[in-house]
Amino acid sequence: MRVDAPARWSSRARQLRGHCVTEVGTHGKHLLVATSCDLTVHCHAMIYGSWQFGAPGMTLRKPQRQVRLRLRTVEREAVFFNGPVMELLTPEELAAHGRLTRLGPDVMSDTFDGNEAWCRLFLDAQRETGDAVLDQRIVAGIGNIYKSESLFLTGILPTRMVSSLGRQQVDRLWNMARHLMWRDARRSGPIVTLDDPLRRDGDRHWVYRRRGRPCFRCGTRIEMVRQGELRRATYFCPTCQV
DNA sequence: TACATATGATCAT
DNA sequence: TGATCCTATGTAA
Repeated sequence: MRVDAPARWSSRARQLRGHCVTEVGTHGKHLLVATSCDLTVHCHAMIYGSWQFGAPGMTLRKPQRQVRLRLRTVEREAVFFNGPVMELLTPEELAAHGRLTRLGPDVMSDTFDGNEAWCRLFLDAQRETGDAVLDQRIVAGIGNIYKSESLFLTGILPTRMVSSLGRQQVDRLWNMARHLMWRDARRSGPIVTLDDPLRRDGDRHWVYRRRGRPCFRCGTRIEMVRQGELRRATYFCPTCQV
């Protein structure tokens, strides 16, 4: 494996040279690439980061100065652009990592633990559901788009208190998020949550960023509310969601 | 051309 | 609560 990385953290990056990727895994929005030299590459794309995959030496779709990491083998190349989190961790650092260790169960994992998610959710039941769904310490992986879309498709009003939810309802919510995310993971490009966007005049979402426009199911105008400390926008249909 | 907003999260105040 | 990281996109002017 060949590694190209900025000179400012070349000390550890140099250790990777000539080693192999042994395992690639994710936990929520975090990507972890384990290598044969015991250093693990940890990436988080936040809003700006993106990946490009292809043959070695492929034409990059962004300027060289935006490259954060470049992993290359004889057959394939993976390039990470602009992600603000890009670090090389020792096993000790990985085990004690502040963000990673606090994450809830990964909603996309085959071994997703609904019991643990339920317990974490009800640690603070006096909280709006839309806010809680985005908390990565409860369940890891759900972002702002999937939050609004999953709540709409399960008919849950985002302003409802967590305490008013039942176990089956919560399980349906996680399952819906998982379904949307896995379906979308098989395609490239922007996030799409509508079944057939071509039939909706190019719309990609049921409610996300559709404030003031008619609900596809009942025609009621979509509304928006800001939730949580970060005032993140949640979109919903006041008729279809109760 | 300028501006607002954003698939996220941390840090300073 | 707001600034910040930083780029892309959509809309207004």
